[in-house]
Amino acid sequence: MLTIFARCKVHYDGRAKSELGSGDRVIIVKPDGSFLIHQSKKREPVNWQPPGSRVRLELRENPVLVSIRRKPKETLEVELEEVYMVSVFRAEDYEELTLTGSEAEMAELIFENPEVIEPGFKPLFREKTIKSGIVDILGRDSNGNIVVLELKRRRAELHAVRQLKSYVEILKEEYGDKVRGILVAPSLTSGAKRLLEKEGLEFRKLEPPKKKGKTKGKQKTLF
Amino acid sequence: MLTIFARCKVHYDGRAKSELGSGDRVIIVKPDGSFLIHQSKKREPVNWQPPGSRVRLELRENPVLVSIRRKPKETLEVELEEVYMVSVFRAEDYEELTLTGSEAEMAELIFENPEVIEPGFKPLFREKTIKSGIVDILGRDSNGNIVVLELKRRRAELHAVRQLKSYVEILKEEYGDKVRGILVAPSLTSGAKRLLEKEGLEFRKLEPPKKKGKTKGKQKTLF
DNA sequence: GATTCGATATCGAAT
DNA sequence: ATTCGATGTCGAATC
Repeated sequence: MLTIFARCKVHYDGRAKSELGSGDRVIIVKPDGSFLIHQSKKREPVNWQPPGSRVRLELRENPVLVSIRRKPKETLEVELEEVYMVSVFRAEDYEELTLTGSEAEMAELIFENPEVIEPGFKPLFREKTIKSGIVDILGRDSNGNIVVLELKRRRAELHAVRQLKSYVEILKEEYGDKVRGILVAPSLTSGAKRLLEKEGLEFRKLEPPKKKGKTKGKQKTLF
Repeated sequence: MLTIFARCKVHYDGRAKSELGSGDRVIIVKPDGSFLIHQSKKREPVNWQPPGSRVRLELRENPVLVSIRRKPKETLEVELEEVYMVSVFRAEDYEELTLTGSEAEMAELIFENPEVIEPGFKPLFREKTIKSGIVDILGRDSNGNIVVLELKRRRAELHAVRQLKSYVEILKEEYGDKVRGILVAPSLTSGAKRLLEKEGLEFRKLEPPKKKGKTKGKQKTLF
C-alpha cells in the first residue's frame, strides 16, 4: 500500500465528473488498484477509484497520479503540488472479517425456528426468484396460504414495504388471494407502518441475532 | 489526521458485531472522529467509525485504540500488536468538491427544457411529498394528465420501477386514471423493462448532463 | 431526531 | 457480463 500526504488538486471524469481545488489530503493506493483520497472530514473519500483500476505517475509541470478504470471508463487525476510524505507499506494480512447480526442470520434463525414468525409457519425457499425480483423467504402458513417474508436487519423503511408489496402482487397473479406478506424487522418507520397497513400487509418484530462464536466470512481452514 | 501502520486485531460491537484476526492494516483517525481501518484490498474500510465518534488510547497488555459512538452505541477496539509507523498530518484544506452529472442536474434540465420529456410537458413540483414517499418531479401533460417522473442518473433497475409504480398508485387513488408514470434514465435493465411494461408505465431515455463550469457543492465565497 | 432517498454508491451472489 | 438486493451502508435535505 502506497500512502502519500500531499497538497493536491483532483480531477475526475467517468460516471460523473468532479473537480477539487488545492488542499492537503491523504492519498492511498492499494495493490488491487483501489485508490482513495481523504480530506480531514467524513468517513467517505472525497474522490476514489474502485479495485481493478490501473495507476501511473506522469511527470508534467507537477507530478500527476493518473488512475484509469475501463468499463466504465473513468479517469482520476491527482495533481501533486507539494508532497509532504510518501510511504510504502508491505501489509501482510491473511485474515477476513467475521460478522454477525446480518439479514442472512435472521433468515437462518427463521429456518431453524419458524415459530418466531408464527405457529405452524413452514419456510420453503430462500432468495427465491419470481417474475420480477427475489423474495427473501417464501413459505406456507397453517391455513395453506403462501407467505412472503421480507427481512430487514434494521428499522424498516418505505423501501422495504414497496419490495414486499411488489412480491405479494406478483404472487397473487399466480396464486390468487391466498398470499400473505409479512415484513420482518426490529421496527418500522411511521411511513412504512402507514403503507403496510393500507396494503393489508403484516409485521413481525424480530431482531437480527448476534451469535457468540463468529459467523459469516469464510472461516480460515486449519491447513 | 493520524495515520498508523500496524499489525492489529479489531473488535466491533454495535449495530452488528465483528471480529478481525491479526494482520497488517492502515489506520486513519480524522479530527472529526471518523475512524478507518483499511486492508490491502477493496475501496471500503474493513472496519470504521463515522464522524462524531470519540477515540482514546488504552494501555492494556497491548495498546488499544478505542473509538466510541453514542446513538447508536457502537464500540470499535483496535488492539495494536506491532506498530510500524505513526504519523500526524496537519492537513489544511478549504476546498469542497464540485460535481456534475447528478440526478439533481437531470431535474434542473427537465425544468429548463421540459420538451426533453415530451412536447407540452409542464413540470410543476420537485421532490413533492405525497401520502407515502417523495416524487422526483410532478407535472402535467398536454392532455391534462398528471405525470409522475422518477429520475435515475444511471441504468434504472427494478427498484426504480417499484418506486414509480408506488407513486402512481397513490396518486391514482386521489386523481383517478389520469395519472401517468414515466421512468427517466439513460437505460433500463431487462427486469425493469418487463415490470415497467406490465404496469403500463413509460420510459424516456435521458443522460445526466455534465456541465462545463463546475456545478454542485457549495461554491467558495470570496470572503 | 425521524424519515426519505441519492450515490461516481460498493460488494457479493446468482444467472 | 448483467441483474438484483444488502450494507454496521453514508450523507444530505426535509419535516
